[in-house]
Amino acid sequence: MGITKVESYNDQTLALATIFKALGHPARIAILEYLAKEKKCICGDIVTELPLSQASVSRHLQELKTAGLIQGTISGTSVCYCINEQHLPLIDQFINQLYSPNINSCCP
Amino acid sequence: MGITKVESYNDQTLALATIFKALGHPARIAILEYLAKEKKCICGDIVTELPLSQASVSRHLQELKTAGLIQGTISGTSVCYCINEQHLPLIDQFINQLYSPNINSCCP
DNA sequence: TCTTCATATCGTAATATTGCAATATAAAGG
DNA sequence: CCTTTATATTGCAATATTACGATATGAAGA
Repeated sequence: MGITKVESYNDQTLALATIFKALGHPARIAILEYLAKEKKCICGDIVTELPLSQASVSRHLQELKTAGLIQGTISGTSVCYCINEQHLPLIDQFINQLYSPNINSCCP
Repeated sequence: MGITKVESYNDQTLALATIFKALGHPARIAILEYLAKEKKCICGDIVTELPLSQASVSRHLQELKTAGLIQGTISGTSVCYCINEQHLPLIDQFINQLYSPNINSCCP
């Protein structure tokens, strides 16, 4: 259906899924990699870095912002974007919990 | 369109997006949380843990498997699932690269 | 062999996502 | 006020995802 039974999951699970969903597109990964690489706020030239139209890039930026992964600040005619680190520990914590010591008792 | 310009991105970016996309649904997060909580291979009772039909759970398990996040082994009548840690370092590395020391020079 | 149990796959309907062109908005400079 | 520049939003069309019922498969036991 493309519809998800959101009410059946707890808040933490939903929050993680929302963040990962926002990360689940190469254009958005590329945007974050670019922001990380530059190690500063990027005002403007994100569109030229990507093989997408300005409209599409704007949509991806909006999704990243909605997911809380980046923040944008208006700066004159342009907008400055940078990574929002706030939710990164949640991801770290989730991934680290997937490393289990006594796994593989039956899966080769 | 729902179609992605896959050929425009490098392999690492695409690999990350694929993994994150598989993580971008609460049912699949819940499955992984359950596998992690039990700290062992789960043979069978995953369906009863989730508010979804057996058919839907099977599909989600398949997606996690395709993304390389879990592995399944046939064990008599049932199938044993466990977490596949292989790609977790890639995620860790990506997330950690998002922490930047000298950010926020213009974003408050 | 027939039945049962566990899981996978298929078919379908509802909804979501992606991308672009066109358009809107909003600030800055003439 | 008009134009330019930068970004956002809207309105499609194409495609993808999600969910479920129905059905298939495949192993184990009666």
